[in-house]
Amino acid sequence: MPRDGTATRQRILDTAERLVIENGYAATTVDQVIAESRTSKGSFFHHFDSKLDLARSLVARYAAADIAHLDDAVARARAATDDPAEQVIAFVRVFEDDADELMSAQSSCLYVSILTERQLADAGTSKQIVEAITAWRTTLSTMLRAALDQRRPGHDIDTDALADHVFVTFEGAFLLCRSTGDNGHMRAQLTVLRQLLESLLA
Amino acid sequence: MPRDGTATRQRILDTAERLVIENGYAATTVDQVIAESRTSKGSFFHHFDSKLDLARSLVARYAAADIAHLDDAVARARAATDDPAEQVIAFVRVFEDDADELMSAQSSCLYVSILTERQLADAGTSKQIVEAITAWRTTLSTMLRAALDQRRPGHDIDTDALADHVFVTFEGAFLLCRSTGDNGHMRAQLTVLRQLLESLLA
DNA sequence: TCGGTACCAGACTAGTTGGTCTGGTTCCTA
DNA sequence: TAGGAACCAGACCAACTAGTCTGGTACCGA
Repeated sequence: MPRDGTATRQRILDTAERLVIENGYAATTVDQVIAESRTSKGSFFHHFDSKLDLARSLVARYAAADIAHLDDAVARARAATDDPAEQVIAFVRVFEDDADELMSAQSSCLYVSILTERQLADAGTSKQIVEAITAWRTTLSTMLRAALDQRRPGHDIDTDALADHVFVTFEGAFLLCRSTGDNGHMRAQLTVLRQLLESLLA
Repeated sequence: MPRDGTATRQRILDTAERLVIENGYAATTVDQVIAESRTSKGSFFHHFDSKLDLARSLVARYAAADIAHLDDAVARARAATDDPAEQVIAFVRVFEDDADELMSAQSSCLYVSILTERQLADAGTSKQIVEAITAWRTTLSTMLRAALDQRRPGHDIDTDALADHVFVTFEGAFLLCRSTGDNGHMRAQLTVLRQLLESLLA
């Protein structure tokens, strides 16, 4: 029997993330996480002080991956073209192309589950979510401002809000997929978002 | 002591709706609903067979109000102008103008809470949510098709997906408001949505 | 006036939940 | 090779949860 603490911890986090996204945080029991990650109560509470501590670790890991995903997409968009407006479109295309495999990997976003349970939002977990949202806003707002200044000088658009709209589209699309179980909505929504941005930056 | 069953039932529903939107379904206990609606266990289980039955009643009422809200906005948009494209913009403006009071009445959407808890989504509650989403899609898709055929003949836009994008913007904006507690995001997102549609239907 | 029905109150219960505790195993270091 | 630290197993517990049951009150038709 090997003793590898970090492996067990990761297994717990993976299982918990899946269950929380699937059923929500309150509906996910510690016993369930233990059973499905093939470990024990002693092990669980060795790695996490409480269920709330698990939630915080979960969000921290998820938000870090989310920001990494963002940075990667921005890098790819910048590598594709030097034109600011085309970079914006390329950015959306990165996610549009990956939409199907994204949805097969996770049927929804952890943020949704965490934010709907106020007990968590008040308990320090929301801070990291806000940081991730801010990262998206800051990065995209800059890109959008450059693109709009070039294509639509003198526009009256709030680039922060437009940047948020990308994030909003993701979260809303996750919900839409969830309602019918049809994951195809994610790609369709990203396509629509791109077409809207194309008409704005034409 | 007056005996008015329907009044008590409504009070329970009002309280439960507030609590579920605020804390989520699983995190909302029957005892809590009873306490805050100033009634008793006997009364609660007289009006509702189970907690799940409450959830179903809650969604039914909410979805009906949602569709009524939609129909009202469409009627107002049609009264404002005969031009299809201008109707679309007027429709969004109805919600844009009412955004602040909408957010003060409810800090989030019941759909989000219900959809994140899979136990409910599988238990017949999602059917009514899907019906409401379909109503939005059908109504708006028709409006959008007329507008696009006029302003952008030969376009390649999926009007169903574009119609869904309006719904998606609402749900995503609710989430965004929730993350920071800043309800101003709702109006900002609706403004951005309108500006994007204006550029598309210019 | 009487009996049935809708409505309501609150004690009670069986099952579940997060969390604790004791004991044991592996590994690292001195 | 001894002993401490990290890791893990699972019995156990106190608190809580949805739902039941018994008893009682207002109303309505006969």
